[in-house]
Amino acid sequence: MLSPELIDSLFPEDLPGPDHWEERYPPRDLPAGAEVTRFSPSPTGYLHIGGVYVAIIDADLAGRSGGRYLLRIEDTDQARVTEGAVEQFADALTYFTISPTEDDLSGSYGPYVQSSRAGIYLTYVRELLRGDHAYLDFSSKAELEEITARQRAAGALPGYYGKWATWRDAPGEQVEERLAAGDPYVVRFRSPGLSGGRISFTDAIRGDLSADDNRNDAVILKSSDQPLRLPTYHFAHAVDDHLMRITLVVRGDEWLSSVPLHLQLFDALGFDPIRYAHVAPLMKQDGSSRRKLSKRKDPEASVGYYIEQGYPAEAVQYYLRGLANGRLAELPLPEALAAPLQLSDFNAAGALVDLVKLDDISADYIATQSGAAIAAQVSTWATAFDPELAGIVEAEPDLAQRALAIERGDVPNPRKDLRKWADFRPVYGYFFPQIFEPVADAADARFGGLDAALVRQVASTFAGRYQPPGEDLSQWFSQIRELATQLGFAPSNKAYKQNPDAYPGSIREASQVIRVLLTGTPHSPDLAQISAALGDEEVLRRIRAVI
RNA sequence: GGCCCCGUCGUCUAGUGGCCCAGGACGCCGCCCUCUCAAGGCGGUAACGCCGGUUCGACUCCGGUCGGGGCUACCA
Repeated sequence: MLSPELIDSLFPEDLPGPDHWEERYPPRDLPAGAEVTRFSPSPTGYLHIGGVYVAIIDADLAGRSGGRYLLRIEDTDQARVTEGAVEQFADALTYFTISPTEDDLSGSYGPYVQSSRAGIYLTYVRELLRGDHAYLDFSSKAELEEITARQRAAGALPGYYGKWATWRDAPGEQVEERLAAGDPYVVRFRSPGLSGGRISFTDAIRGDLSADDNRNDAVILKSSDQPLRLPTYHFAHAVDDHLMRITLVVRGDEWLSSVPLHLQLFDALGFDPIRYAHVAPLMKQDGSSRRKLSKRKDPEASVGYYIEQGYPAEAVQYYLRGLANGRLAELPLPEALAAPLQLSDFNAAGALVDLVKLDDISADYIATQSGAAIAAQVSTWATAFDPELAGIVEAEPDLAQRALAIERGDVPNPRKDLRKWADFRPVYGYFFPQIFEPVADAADARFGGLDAALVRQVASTFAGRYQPPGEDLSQWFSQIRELATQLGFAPSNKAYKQNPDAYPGSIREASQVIRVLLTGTPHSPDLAQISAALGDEEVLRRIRAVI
């Protein structure tokens, strides 16, 4: 064991003791049953959608119990920190309305960024050293690799433990010698779990679990050759979650196997253990197997994808909450968003994210909104992600409103043609002459293989005696019906089906020609309403393009 | 290799010994509605990983096995 003087010489002289921090961060004064949760992402890039998933859970559990939900940035791996990541986190959390209820500005348990808490960790590292719960390790990377190789050769389990842990019981003189030489070192936890026993603990989602006790002497403080002396995740977790007075740690189940280590750490530090809820990660189908959604391979793994595509936050929230608690997926959206998440209702298995399902949910949700509300949201979205469209819509706000008002609002079956704001351009863009590209080729595939000469004939006949939409829009369509009959189309779909060889198509095909000419797409709302919105001049310009 | 977690239709799931030859939702397929696109309505497709055991009876309990995932980093 190292002398107290030597241990103290390793730390700043004015480093406070644990009592100082205990007083600085007192137990919280909250009602009984209030949960204090934290969302703690690493700023290594765009936020993962799984992060939003966990944050939703954190926010819900804390909010409903009258507790606090805080955001803690885990940047102990300085090499991987990405510029601007923290700002993106904030934007993403704002978008999904899960901003923390406690942060550097509003909370008194900060700082909430780990790299700013270096001194706090040092206090507890020194404390562990003083109690002989930790020791200095001067092993080089090569030496570590060599140990692993020898373990493999001997058929021993890998790790830094027991007799393999070279520095665990190294004599004090040896340590002093290396220190004097200025050699870099890490601080390792002296694991008490060498006896090879089992350990039991309870997880709020999975119930009672057991595992082999930890016996690895995990690194708790990274190398002294780093400019900023920071702890590893394990140690920071114990210190921060204790000092921030967290009551429930919600995290991915990849941490499950670290629980024995964490429990030892809490014990050695003299902290009361904290409850855990390990949630299954969001998965992705990959060939015949499934794997965790990967930020590198899967665009939909990043929250940026949902924001750039313009999925309404409510739809994503609803989808994610349904994944967390299956019964919420059966509820209508407003009820589901208002219902509490229940830890006991979580499924222990990892769910596959299903973008098709999200699309369906989102389309349903958007369909409940008025044209004006949609226009406003499209506008906001476009300002950020499609500036050209934003400019066009801004120049003609009435047109956008009129386009989105068709078959929406107070109708029994509102249109469901928008799944996300990015759909506006392909689905409604044709309303704007700046975006619309007239269809000039009569043989265009969009006409469904109809004879080119016939396409031109439909167009010229229609243009030749065009009747503008009047008071009664339902009258407008009769000109297509007449034209269709005159040009030999079947009067109804039924008649066409009964005798397909007798006609070039039914009235349906005839209207499709007009539709494609008017909109450039095979799917659109009622043609009479579109014509009314477009104006006669524009209608005729588009029809004549193909003649 | 060792340890841990998980396993019902393609997907999300309901199901805690008889209500289940397994229910719902999304998808897919078909039909209907319709003067045109969507939408909508109706119907269909499709699963308890496998093998044993316990029991009058197992999706439900037990054991094994297979499969998937995770950890085994000075990454989180």
